[in-house]
Amino acid sequence: MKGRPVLHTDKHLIEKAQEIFWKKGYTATSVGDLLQVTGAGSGSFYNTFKGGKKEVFRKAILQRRQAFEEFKKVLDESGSPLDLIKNFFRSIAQADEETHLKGCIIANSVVEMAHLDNDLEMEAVNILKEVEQMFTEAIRKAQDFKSINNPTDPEILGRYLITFWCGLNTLRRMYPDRKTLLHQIEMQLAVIS
Amino acid sequence: MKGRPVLHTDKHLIEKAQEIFWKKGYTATSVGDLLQVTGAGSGSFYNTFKGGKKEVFRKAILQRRQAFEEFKKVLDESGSPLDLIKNFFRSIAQADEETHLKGCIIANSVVEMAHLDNDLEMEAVNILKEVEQMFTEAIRKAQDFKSINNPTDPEILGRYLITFWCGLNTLRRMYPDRKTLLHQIEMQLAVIS
DNA sequence: TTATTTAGGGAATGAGCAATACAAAAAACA
DNA sequence: TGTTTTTTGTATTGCTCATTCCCTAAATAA
Repeated sequence: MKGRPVLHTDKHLIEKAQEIFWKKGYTATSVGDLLQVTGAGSGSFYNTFKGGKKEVFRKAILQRRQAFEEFKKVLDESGSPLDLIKNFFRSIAQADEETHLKGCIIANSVVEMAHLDNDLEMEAVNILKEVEQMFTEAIRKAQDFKSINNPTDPEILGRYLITFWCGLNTLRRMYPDRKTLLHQIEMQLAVIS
Repeated sequence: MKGRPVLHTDKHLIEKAQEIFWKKGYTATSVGDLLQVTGAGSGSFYNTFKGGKKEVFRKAILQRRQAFEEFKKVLDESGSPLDLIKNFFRSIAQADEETHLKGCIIANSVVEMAHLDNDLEMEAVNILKEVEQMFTEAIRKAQDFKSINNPTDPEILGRYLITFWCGLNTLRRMYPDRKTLLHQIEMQLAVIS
């Protein structure tokens, strides 16, 4: 193949972009920030992403969706997916303060994009709905295997869990404290057992 | 008193500012937006608010805090404050789509300010903690009067409610739909009865 | 009436922004 | 070696932003 070889790959750019978008959000992240953190010049940047900042953001959250898909695969092969989900929630309590402040990039995006960009909001909302569906399936399975006693419709409980996830996204900023969070997580998980 | 009389009062400016901050968030709202919506020129604006955009935002969310304080007063005079709180949650389901998209300006601010402005984040977090405390007190009262059976520590249940409030802030954007929301709200409220 | 004081409106400023233009660099090909 | 193709880095564009400056308007006090 002819031409100067690519120095900054899409994947590398998106990964670095994701980090800073996660930390600062969409609006507060400037293209200058992206160039600085990736080391690319604006030539390479716009050559790689014709859609500019918005395209990178979309790809950054789609990469996060990919990470979720892989978690889901592990779940599908597990005998008790709900236990993995519960442990995932518990693991949130162990994060450091910086991570608590960052929160969930998807949940953050739903809030930020509400009146900024309808397309990107839908993108984020759909990812949350996929996560919700994963919760719902895991709960249905647990009910079938009688490993939980709560007889409530799994759709309601799945929606309960995604609501908790989004609420936790703010709670961990209010109380970036291991003990408080773990206590609260256990209480909320106890509802579906 | 000497001098030209005030045309644009603080209160009027803050009220109008609150509306647009609520809709668009801090970063996405420009001072130009504020001038346009208030009808004031930049001269009056900076004459009234030496601290510029940031000062207006602080005052806008403090005005929201005031509205909350008044709700709390009604609660304090009520025999069953928890019922009022529950009905407040239920009333959220009745809002129109535009209102769902706006969500709670305080919860939104906690997310936006996390890596943007520490002072303003603390301001918002503190308001959420006050709301949480109101929840806690109402639950304690309900337990004392034996109007609910759940024996869990009221602090945990108060924190459960504020977590739900923040989660609902995103859920209503995912499902800006009366039936879905009401269903979910009832399920979550049933936990503390 | 005139001086004084305060607010208002809008132009001007300077910084930062997203995006483009363009020429040099680095590879493949003939 | 010289041509073609693609990426890269930088300079530049045109725009928007928050804020300041300054002159005018509108009131009171002397």
